[in-house]
This record gives sequence, structure tokens and C-alpha cells, in this order.
Amino acid sequence: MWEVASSVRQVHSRHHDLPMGNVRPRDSEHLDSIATIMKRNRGQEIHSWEGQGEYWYRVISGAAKFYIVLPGGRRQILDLLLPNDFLGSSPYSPHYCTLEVVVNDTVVACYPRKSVEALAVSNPEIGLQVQAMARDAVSRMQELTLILGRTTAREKVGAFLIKMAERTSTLPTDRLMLLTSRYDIAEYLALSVETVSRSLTVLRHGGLISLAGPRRVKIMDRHRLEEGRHAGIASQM
Amino acid sequence: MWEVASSVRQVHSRHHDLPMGNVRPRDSEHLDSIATIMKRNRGQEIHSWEGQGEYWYRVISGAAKFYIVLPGGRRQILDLLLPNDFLGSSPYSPHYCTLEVVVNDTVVACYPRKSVEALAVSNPEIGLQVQAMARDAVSRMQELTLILGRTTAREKVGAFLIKMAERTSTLPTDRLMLLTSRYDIAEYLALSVETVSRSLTVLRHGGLISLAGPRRVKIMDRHRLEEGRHAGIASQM
DNA sequence: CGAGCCGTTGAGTTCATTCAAACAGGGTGG
DNA sequence: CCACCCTGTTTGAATGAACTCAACGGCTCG
Repeated sequence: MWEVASSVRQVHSRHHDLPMGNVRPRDSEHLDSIATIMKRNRGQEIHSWEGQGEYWYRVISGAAKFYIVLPGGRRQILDLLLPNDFLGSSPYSPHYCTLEVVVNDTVVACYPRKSVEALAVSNPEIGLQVQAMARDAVSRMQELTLILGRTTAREKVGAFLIKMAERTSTLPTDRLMLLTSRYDIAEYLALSVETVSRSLTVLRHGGLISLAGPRRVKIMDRHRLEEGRHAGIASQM
Repeated sequence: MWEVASSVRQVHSRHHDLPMGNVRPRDSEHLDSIATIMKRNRGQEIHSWEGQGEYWYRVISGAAKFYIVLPGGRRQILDLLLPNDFLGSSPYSPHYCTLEVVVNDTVVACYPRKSVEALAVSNPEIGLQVQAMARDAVSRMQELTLILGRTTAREKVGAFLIKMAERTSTLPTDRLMLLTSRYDIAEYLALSVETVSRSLTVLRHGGLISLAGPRRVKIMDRHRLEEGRHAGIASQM
């Protein structure tokens, strides 16, 4: 009934024109040949970003967060990577960024950027794949901007839930398993943990969602959830 | 002394490994050969996004905003494009997006996506250029996320000013000409216009910036401006 | 069993928003 | 030339929302 975190969205690739799996085996071999595959558990870093812009990463299974630590000690998650999501490291990392695994047994492939580029030059198909990956990354960032641009915390959390439901399931479903803790959600949405928790409580009391345990969410009223504008949600508690 | 908006940052290309100007003339000709050049004035749309993901855009001079209109009528600017910035349209535009010019006499090049891809296949160098552009776009989005992730309005506005100063000048400078109205800044930072105006006033009274007219900004105390955390700024008025 | 992490709830404060009004500048038409 | 309008910008007052600080319960793991 409830999907297990580590098995979520293994085969799904949403808007690639040339998804990894549909390409000729020979090309896939080429990309794989330069990859380093790592398996990590929750809390472990994939790479600590000293060699700026040297690697590209692709989550095979599980999930990872790409975050930055601000001078004040606050953390902002810039991207949440699910299976088949790519992270092209920024050409210049303005501050210290980290890629960290959020669920156990997460598998990540690492590609040296120079090798990818060399491969893209010799094999244009791979170049198109890389383009598609990059467009995906832009798309994810735009969607995050859209979520962060919401005015109220409830809207942010609601949009986050809908987006995660889309991303973690191939079929349109109203159930989702949260892959991250409240703290990670807070750092992703630029809210405090308490506000995230309170928002979920409000959405639950309003009948927009239901919770089975802290991480199992069922979307009850998708429309009101995405329109946000507290359409009749009791403001108190 | 003060730079004119339309002449800002015409020749600058920050972190391309293969900037448009450094490549062999033959390749540039190829990219230009599929481009449609348009000149527009403030408020005019470049393209209304019906043909989803069909075009890529590059601002040659001037500036443009890429925004989305939310169901509630609110607008969120997803990207602010300065000269040499690319906008690869999202593979799927989740809602209605618009690319609109914000300063007069803005020149934009439009490239059909299919043609770009065909060109990238036949000429790998172009493929690398496209990759670099896409990485730039991701980088801009991450920086916007970083700004939107700030907690207070003053921090957002401060970070915005510093970022724009970086982007609109080749040399490190403390002066900048705002290319956008307060309304656009508000829609970019997900704040209300009044809050943007108030934040600027607070920063001015705190001695962090000085204003010569609504659009001419001089950064007086860069350090306090980027650290944000209202380090001694009078909270009142 | 205690320690630590995660999640929730409460109380008080701070901050951004909304609604409202006023002002400046650029343009047009009388 | 001046009156007028329109857009853009600023400021005020009051409301509402999120944050901080604090405490507590549940759970896992050593």
C-alpha cells in the first residue's frame, strides 16, 4: 500500500527527451564507463565540493540533498535529488555546498565533468542527454522558486507535498512517503521546523491531508491544497 | 559616472568556459544562422509560450524578465535575464510563463530548440556551449533560491542588490543602476512593493547603501549588507 | 535505562502584509 | 503653459503571520 522510500521512482524519468533508459545500450555504456558508483547511508556526504565544478552526480536510488551553509550557520537546501535526477555542480560554488544522502542505501553515480564533456564531443547523443539533464535541473530549480515564492507557510508546505507526490510516483497518486525529516523540509522551504510542523497540523485539521505517522501523507483535497489561499482553512491551530 | 542601463554589461560573460565570443567564427555563424533577432521596448513580450519548449532565448542587450502568473493573480519572476544570459524554456511549462522586456531597446536572439539540438549534434563545440549556458541558468536559479531563502526582507533586498551589482558590472563596483521597477523587484523577491521600498529606506538610513534617485544605488557597506542579520540596523523606519 | 534525535505544541515577540494616502515625474490635451 | 492623468515610489496604521524560546512526548540505539 504505502511505497517504501528506497523503491520509489526507480524507473520513472519524467521529461527527458532522451531518458537514460531509452538510449542505445552502447551510449549508456559510455556514460557508465566514466562513472563512479557509491552507496551511502543517511547523513553521509557524497563529495565535499573542494574540486569546484569537477563532478556531476546522478542519484540512482534513494535520495540526496544539495545544500549550502550560510555564514550565519543557517542551511538552505538548494536541490532535492530523487532517482534519475542530475546535479551539475555550479561552475563556481559561491559558498560551501554539500551533497548529502537523506535515506539509507542511496546509490549515486559520479561523473567527472571533463570526461562527460569529452564524451559529449565524441558522441553527440550523449551531449543531448546532458542537455536534457541540465534542462531538468533548471526545471526543478524553477519549481522550487515557485514554491519559495508562495506567501504563506501553508501554501509552501502544500505545494511541496504536491510536488513530492508528483516526483515520487509514476502514476498520479494521492499518497506519498516523505523522504526527509521535518528539519530537511524546513531547510528546503526556508521555514522554521516549528512552522512546518504547525502547517502540517493545520492542513490535517482542515481535511486537506491526512497523516499516518510522521512521514506517510495522503492528499485528501488536492485542489484546495494547491490553490493555497487558505480557502476555508481554520487559521487557528 | 552612472552607467546607462542599456549599455550595462554588454561584453561581459562571466563563467562560460566557452563564451560566445571566444569560439571560432565559423561556429558562431552557425548559431547565429538559426537565430531570430528581435528588438523590443519595455513591457513588450518576446514570446507567449504557446509552443512549449520550442525556443531558447538569449538577451543581447538590455534586460528581460521571465515570469509566471499564478492562479491567484500574483506574479513570480523566475529569472531576470541580462546580456549574454540564456533562457532554455522548460520542457514542460507547468503554467503560463511569459518573457517580457524590462528596459527599452532590448535585443533578444531566439533559437528554435530543434535547430539548436541539430546543430549540437553536428557540431560538438556548440553542444558544449549549450551545456555551459544551461549550467549558467542553473547557477542563476540557485542564487535566486539562496536569496529567496533569506529570512528577512532586508536580507533579501541586500542580497539582491549585491547580486545585481555583480551581474551588471565587469569590474567589482559599488555602484549599480537598477534595471527594474520596485514592482519587478517585489515580484522577483516574493515581497510586497511596500516592503521592498521600506527595506531600501531602512538600508539607506542604516548607512548600508545610498540612493541617488530611485534607481541609482551605491553600496556603502558591502559586508553588513551581505551578512544581513540586521547587524546594528535600526529596526524602526 | 539514559542519551539523543525527531516531532509537536504553547506563549510572546517581531516582522511582513494589507489598506490607505500622499508625493514626484512624464506625458498628453486643452 | 498649465491642468490632468498615470505610473512609480514612499510612508503610515493596523492586522495577521512566522519566528524564537521553551517544554514535552515518542522513538531508536547504545
